[in-house]
Amino acid sequence: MTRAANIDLPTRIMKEAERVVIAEGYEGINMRRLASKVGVSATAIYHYFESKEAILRKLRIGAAERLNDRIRAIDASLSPDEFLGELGQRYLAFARENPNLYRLLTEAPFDERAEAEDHPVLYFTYLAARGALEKMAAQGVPVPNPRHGAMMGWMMLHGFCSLMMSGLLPRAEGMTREHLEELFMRY
Amino acid sequence: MTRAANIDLPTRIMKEAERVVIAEGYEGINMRRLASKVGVSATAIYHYFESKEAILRKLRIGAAERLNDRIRAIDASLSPDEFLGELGQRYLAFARENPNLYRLLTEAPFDERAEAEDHPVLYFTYLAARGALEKMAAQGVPVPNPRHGAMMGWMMLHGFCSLMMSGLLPRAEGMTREHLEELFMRY
DNA sequence: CAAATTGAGTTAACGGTGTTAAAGTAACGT
DNA sequence: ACGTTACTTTAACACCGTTAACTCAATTTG
Repeated sequence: MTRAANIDLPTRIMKEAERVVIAEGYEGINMRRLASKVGVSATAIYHYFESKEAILRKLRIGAAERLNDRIRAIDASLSPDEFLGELGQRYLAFARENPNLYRLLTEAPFDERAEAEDHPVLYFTYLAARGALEKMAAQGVPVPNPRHGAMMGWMMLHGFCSLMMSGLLPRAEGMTREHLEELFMRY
Repeated sequence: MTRAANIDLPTRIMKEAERVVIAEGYEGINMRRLASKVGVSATAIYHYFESKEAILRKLRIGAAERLNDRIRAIDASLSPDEFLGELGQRYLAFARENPNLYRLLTEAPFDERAEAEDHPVLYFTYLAARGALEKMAAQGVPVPNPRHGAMMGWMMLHGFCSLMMSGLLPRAEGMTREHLEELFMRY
């Protein structure tokens, strides 16, 4: 065999892995299945990726980038107040639209290496919120503590997403709107 | 073999399983290891438990009971305001002291059966918070919406715990106090 | 009291997992 | 033409959850 132009095997592997994660969650990826789907034997993958973890890690970074891009795309001319509203809405929208990517981002097994690489990526939301709150404080709006406010906002957002994802939040529909209002009107 | 007094094998299995979960997390439990630790062959476990999932399920229910007991033990004569403070503090304390039990409660793999059994158990915190907020509303304190308030409180608590557990919350020390104040002073 | 039944445990095995070692093969530079 | 190199394969290891078939002691039953 070894036709010729398998030049993009790693890309095809990542594409397929992403497809599976999005469709079934990160638990669904499996070296042999991944390989056969891509038309190659399982061990071939190890020429391009150190391990299954490495693939998940790369996928996770990609997912985080996707979320961060959405946040970065928020209109810069918005008031900090409006910015925070947009931020929350986009964060929730991402989690709702890509639950399995969000789960990958927050639940998937970590190794030590992952921590160092991934922290800043998910941390981005926090930093954006904190920036907006600091801007508000500078404008004279009474914000008790931008750092804590941003952390709490993030905690709420993530708490909501996480509980929703685990199915621990039976009927939280209709919450989103009011919750968002109350959430950010206080900071 | 079949000595004689292996009468409490299921108890010994659960005890060991709990020990492992507390020490290493639910990922650490494994039928063969569990069995050998208890001095029995792996298949013997299946005489008492349907599956590994069933063991985790039972463990999860026990952990939830433990958390709920702590919450139930809150002094009933406290004002709703103080009650909420205690509630938050106990919830966080439980998660901090037993991170692996908290993870078992919120992360561990669910099957359909688990959902029906476990929902109400973790839901308890929410219900307690909601009760307190309703009492406050009845006393004339302006509480916008007890249901949403309680949900947000729970979301924040869980968001904090979950982010902390995933290691996504690098330095949140010192947060707890102020966070708690701000968290409940607003409801 | 002997025979049948039951309960609690065993060993062997199946099908699946991530991963490694050794081998093979096609393409390329010399 | 040849050896090097990049890529891919087959075989295998060490696990995993789970099932089937069996053993053996204790208990019930006629």
